[in-house]
Amino acid sequence: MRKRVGNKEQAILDAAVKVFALHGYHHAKISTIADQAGVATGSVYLYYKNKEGILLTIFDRLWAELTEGLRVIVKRSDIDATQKLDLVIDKLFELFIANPALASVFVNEQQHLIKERRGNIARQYDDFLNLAEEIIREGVRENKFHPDVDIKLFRQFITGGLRSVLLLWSEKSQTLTLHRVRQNVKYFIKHGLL
Amino acid sequence: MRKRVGNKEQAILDAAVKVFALHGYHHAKISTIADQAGVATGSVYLYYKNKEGILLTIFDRLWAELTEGLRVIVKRSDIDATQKLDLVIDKLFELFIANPALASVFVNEQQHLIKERRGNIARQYDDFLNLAEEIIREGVRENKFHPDVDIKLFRQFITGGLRSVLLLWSEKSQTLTLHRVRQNVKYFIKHGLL
DNA sequence: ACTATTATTGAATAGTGATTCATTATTCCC
DNA sequence: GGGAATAATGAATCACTATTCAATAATAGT
Repeated sequence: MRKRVGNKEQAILDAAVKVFALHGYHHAKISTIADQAGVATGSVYLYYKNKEGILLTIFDRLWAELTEGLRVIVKRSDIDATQKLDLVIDKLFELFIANPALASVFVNEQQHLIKERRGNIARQYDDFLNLAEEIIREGVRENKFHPDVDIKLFRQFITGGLRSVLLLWSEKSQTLTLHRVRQNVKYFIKHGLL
Repeated sequence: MRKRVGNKEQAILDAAVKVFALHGYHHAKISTIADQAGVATGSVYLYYKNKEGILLTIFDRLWAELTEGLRVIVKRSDIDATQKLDLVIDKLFELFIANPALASVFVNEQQHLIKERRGNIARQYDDFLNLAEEIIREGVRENKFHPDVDIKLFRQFITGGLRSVLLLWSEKSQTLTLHRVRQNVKYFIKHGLL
């Protein structure tokens, strides 16, 4: 017998995030990912079905973590919808502090996965959006948020804006502190430009 | 001699927008685009250098139109920054009314073009953002907009949110009138959620 | 009607890189 | 130390499709 030494599965996943972020999914080569992970090209296929499988795993774990975090926040009864919204944003930003490359992959590479409903990405994405919707609905019910907003549109607008801002940050994290970004985003969402 | 009959260049461009929107740039085949345009595969190369050339042309024209429209709006002295912001949003939405597929391509396919600074997409994009920035700056100067916002962040947040909302609309234009989307977006940007 | 010129075609080619698999290496157990 | 048993390798294969180009078609001028 021979024991598997080190965590190659995780090493490959980490390498893939970096390489996908740098070159984009379609231009990323399996051989580059393997190099970066310190394994042979063929070894990648011992741990993942294929290239798309790697991307699916990245998003599976990401959404699982985000959705779980959001679920906990939504359940809380000690804070109101406004504070919940703040916490969601904190959660999102925290996840990307340690790993800016993940933000880039998150923003750029999931469109076609969702459109083609690969894996259960689409379901997890729906879950997340529905949970986010609950918070907004709660805020409207308690007269904390403006009642005329179209919830689905607002939800879409916020997530799109957040993704875009995260991307900017992931590319220029030297000059832009995440703290500053987060403060601004919270303000925009609540008060708008006026 | 032989005359070129019809506008094949435009036909190919229109076909490409549809096919890119449907399958995404990387999964779109030249042969499919040619079929859709009613020409032979090889003919595509009489009008465009290569596949990327088609995408570059799509974005060149799109950004040229958007930037030109924005330039005119920024120059106007008969309206204030708030009204200018409304007009920009109108402009953006109008452009996609006739062509929802274009919205999908616009949202999904330009990240790598900008990152790699292909063609002059990146320059035109910068121009557009800078013009948008001018409007916000003007609003702040005239005390119409809140003075503490980070202009670059806000600009990024708005454009990301807009893109995301446009994408939703382009996919569900049956159930979601553009008018409704536009009204909501204008409201969000100015007043936020509270 | 013929010829020159340019437009168009689409099957053949070529480049790329994902995936496979025969071979080799490592570890465990006796 | 030897032999299972499994892990890992990486060069060869395969699949896909962008691009090319020799052949053909269409038009204009004479």
